Amino acid sequence: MSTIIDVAKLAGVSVGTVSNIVNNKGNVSPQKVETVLQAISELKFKPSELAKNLKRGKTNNIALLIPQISKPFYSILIEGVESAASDNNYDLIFCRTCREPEIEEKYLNLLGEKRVDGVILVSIEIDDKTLDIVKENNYPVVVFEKHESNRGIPYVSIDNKKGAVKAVQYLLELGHRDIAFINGSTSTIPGIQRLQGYIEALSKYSLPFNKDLYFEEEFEVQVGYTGINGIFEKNKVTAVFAGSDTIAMGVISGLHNMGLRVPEDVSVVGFDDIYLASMLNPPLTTIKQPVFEMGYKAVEILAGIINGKHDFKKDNVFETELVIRESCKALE
Amino acid sequence: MSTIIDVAKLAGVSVGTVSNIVNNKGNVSPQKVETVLQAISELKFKPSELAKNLKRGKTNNIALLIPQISKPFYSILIEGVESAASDNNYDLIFCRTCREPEIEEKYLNLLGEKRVDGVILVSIEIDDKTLDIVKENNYPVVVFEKHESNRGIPYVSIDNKKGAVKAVQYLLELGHRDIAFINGSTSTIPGIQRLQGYIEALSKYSLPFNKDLYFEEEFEVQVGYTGINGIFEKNKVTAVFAGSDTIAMGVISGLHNMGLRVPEDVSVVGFDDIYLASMLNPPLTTIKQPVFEMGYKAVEILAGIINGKHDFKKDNVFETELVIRESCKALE
DNA sequence: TAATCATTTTGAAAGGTTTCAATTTGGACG
DNA sequence: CGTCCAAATTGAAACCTTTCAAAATGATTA
Repeated sequence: MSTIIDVAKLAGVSVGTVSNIVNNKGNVSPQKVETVLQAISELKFKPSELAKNLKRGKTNNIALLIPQISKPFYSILIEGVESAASDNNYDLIFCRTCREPEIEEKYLNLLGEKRVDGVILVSIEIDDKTLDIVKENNYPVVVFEKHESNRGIPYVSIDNKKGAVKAVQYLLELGHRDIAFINGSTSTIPGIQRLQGYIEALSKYSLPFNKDLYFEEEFEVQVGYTGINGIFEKNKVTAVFAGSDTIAMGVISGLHNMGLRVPEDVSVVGFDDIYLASMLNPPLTTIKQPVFEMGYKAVEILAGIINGKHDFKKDNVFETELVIRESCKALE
Repeated sequence: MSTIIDVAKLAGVSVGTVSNIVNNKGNVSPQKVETVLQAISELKFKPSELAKNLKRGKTNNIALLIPQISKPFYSILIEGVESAASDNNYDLIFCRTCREPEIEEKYLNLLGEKRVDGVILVSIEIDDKTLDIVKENNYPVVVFEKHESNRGIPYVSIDNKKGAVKAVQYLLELGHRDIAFINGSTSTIPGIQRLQGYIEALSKYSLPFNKDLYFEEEFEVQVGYTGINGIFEKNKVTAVFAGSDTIAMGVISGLHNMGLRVPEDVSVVGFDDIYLASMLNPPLTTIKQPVFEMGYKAVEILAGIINGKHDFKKDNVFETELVIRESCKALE
């Protein structure tokens, strides 16, 4: 590999001049440009980003700390983040945190070690201590989800509670009263907030929260499947609100397995609007989160912070939307 | 930010000594270790990876060049790659190529600029010219899929043709003779090879290739949906082989829409065994690719190459497996 | 011709490590 | 007390850029 020094020697000029030419700094005579460009192509010179990075104190890398990769919800989020990173000339480093604070902390060190210029932290834990470290070091970080105490750190999120209200209210308006809720863990922000929304919507119709109709575990397909089985054993239910589309898939699968039809026998509403939702059988009615846009926005804010902007919004709450497809039916 | 020089000054020793201590190089007296460690924690010193990188000429980053992120198939592949990267102490840089050679080429430059130590290239084009650049520069790269000419570059893949034979043969053994095939594009390696497999399996039963029962476009849900509609308009079909599970989802959705039941009226086999396959309605019979393992293996090979190993296998072909679930039924 | 000024070019410092040959230290031994 | 040796420590070079004050160049003007 040839260096800028090799080029300078071959072209018979100083390193400074080569640098100026490579970076279009101007104040160089045309004939020098000529010879230098010649030398560059002859030696196949490519400036070492390593050296540049050290000089500038920047890498143009940002890191995405995310619990998982292969869930449909995260996949889209990743696409949004990737798009924005690419549009803003950043390379994206990928870190799977498995929802473990120690791993989050470890990867946050990428910032301390100057391997990345900023971090997008997707953290769904109710009160993630990792945020303390961010605050302490004043790291350039944008967080996904609104935490109990967000410590002044900018975040991107939806109003989960409001979204859940929309879903359940829709079922109520269709005449359903026996509405089960199969949720992800309430030790996560979406979990707890969606539960609050479920309860709030019921109470608007003067219905109590019936814990026999509620099941929570993780945002996984299997949870929908086992959850619905447990609830149907002992209860009469005409509709199910699933805490995520993934859970909804399990629910539908479980219902079919019990010989029940959706929506003829049971109505199902999901949450997220993953890209497969419209292709499910039946196409799933769900609450749409603008995940791609949220991921995109998060990076835009981060880029601003890195470049010393100070006028960015700290609270970035996106709107949800009820997408009506074919998995719900009015109760006669 | 404090540097190793600050630490050296505060501890009253030379930079070399601090470096030795930080990197556990030995030959240091215990009391120096003591004072230096003290100074390090006092100054909150963290070695700059930027400087290390420059010195070593390495970044400990590898790049994953991949057409898309949010498809279930790629998601799992990514998980495998991520796992192996993490296990081998590499950070993973993510590059979405959208299947465009120019973008692939652009990202390959990360290697020239020394931003990454190696590249995993997921390229499904039949003859990707990008491989020339890899060859020319002798870049450390591992490719996903076996290309027409792989130019001696190590790759990871399955035998797509053999997999397709397994799928179609299974349908034939169940008594089906009118088997449609809805495929991804034959300008891709999986597309062309799976078509070859379909034809080969049919010919084993002395059945001709009937182009009325064949439809190809992209590996997308919608393609399954529209493809199946087109074929059923004019033909009698008792079974469908889908070029991917994603296509299979569209097929099932389309069949349901026509009032046909799976598997009672039509049998469906997919390809890939994405993680949702078992939760579909009905659970999907499909050809399993060990994608996670393949991604993992690719990184292991790459790490070997980067570290100067020369005894790695260039051809890494993985076995496929027919996973029987509930989407197929014997023809009476 | 000499002085002035704008333009071009230079060369060295800085960025923060690691490495390694050379030097210092301190204990053991004669 | 002087030698010798292993162990500990040092300091400068190297990694490859960018930056910028200073120097060189060359054209213009008095």
